[in-house]
Amino acid sequence: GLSQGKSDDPTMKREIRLAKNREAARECRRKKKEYVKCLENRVAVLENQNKTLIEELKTLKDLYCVKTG
Amino acid sequence: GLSQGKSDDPTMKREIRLAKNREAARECRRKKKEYVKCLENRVAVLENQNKTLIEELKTLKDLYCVKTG
Amino acid sequence: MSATGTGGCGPGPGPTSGSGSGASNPRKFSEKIALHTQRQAEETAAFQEVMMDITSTRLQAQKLRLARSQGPYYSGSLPNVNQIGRNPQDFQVTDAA
Amino acid sequence: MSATGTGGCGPGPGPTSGSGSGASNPRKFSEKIALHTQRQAEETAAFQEVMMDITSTRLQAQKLRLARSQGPYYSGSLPNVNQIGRNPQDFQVTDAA
DNA sequence: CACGGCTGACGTCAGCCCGC
DNA sequence: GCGGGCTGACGTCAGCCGTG
Repeated sequence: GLSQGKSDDPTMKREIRLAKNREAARECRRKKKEYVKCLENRVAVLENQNKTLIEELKTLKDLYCVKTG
Repeated sequence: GLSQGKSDDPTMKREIRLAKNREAARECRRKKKEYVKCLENRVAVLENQNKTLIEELKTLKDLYCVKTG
Repeated sequence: MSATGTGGCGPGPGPTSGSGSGASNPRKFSEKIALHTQRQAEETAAFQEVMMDITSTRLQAQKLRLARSQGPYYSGSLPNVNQIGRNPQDFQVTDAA
Repeated sequence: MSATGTGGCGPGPGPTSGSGSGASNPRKFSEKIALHTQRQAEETAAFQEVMMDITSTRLQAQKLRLARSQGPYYSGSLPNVNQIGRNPQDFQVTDAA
């Protein structure tokens, strides 16, 4: 057909724009979900490191307290 | 009006259900946004604590190294 | 405050009592927020406690070093050498009994 | 790997070069993920480094204590008391020069 | 089992910001 | 200045799961 061979049709332009925005929205939601999972994983890692550091600091503090006392 | 005085009208029931789901969706989005902010704030706090703990561990380790060496 | 009411803590595990992934990974955002807030409070408390302990130890050690440097005074739980031999009784052996 | 390509690090601040809230708080999720991944890698490296240092110090101290307990051998940078007086030269004063 | 509260996922609109 | 990529917010549908 020659009537809408190009994208000059305003309806066609709108549909194309909507289709692009649809796909963009899917990717955006996917990235947002991945970001939230990244945050949760980061919190878990930081939690473990924090716990280990506190225990190590307690041990070293007791050792230092023995040296001085 | 006696025609739709009760909620027997299926159209009315649908609209009521949609209205409830609308408000629920708003509250859900608000809670989700708050949750993400909570995660980001938690990451920041854990970051500062870990940094402080690491520096303190370095200092205490140097002190303990001086005592032994 | 809004989830299951953390203030009361009346009944035990409310929903389903599931031990699987319902406790550490709730579905409701309110419970997630409450859980993270609780953990953050606990970890902050432990962190501040350790830092306070370190500060206290530091001050104690510094005070001890300052006391040792200012004067040759031996003060400790060990038998004080300055007080040995002052009294003649310390030289008398108890083998006479 | 997908955002601005952390592997290359070619040009400096790309977008707008804004020093405000564009660097530590990007709009794109890809940049947020990349930023958090980078920070996590740095902090994990620092954490492991400190833990390695602590382990090394522990092992060194334990080896030192074990060496001191097994034999009455004094080994240090201070003047060794066991080697003082062995040679007669140590008793001769150098005032004759 | 049926019902309802929350949430995941979708498509759409409006808006920001960056590159042209 | 303007078009286009991303994202924030909305309403809607489908589905899970706790509650009666």
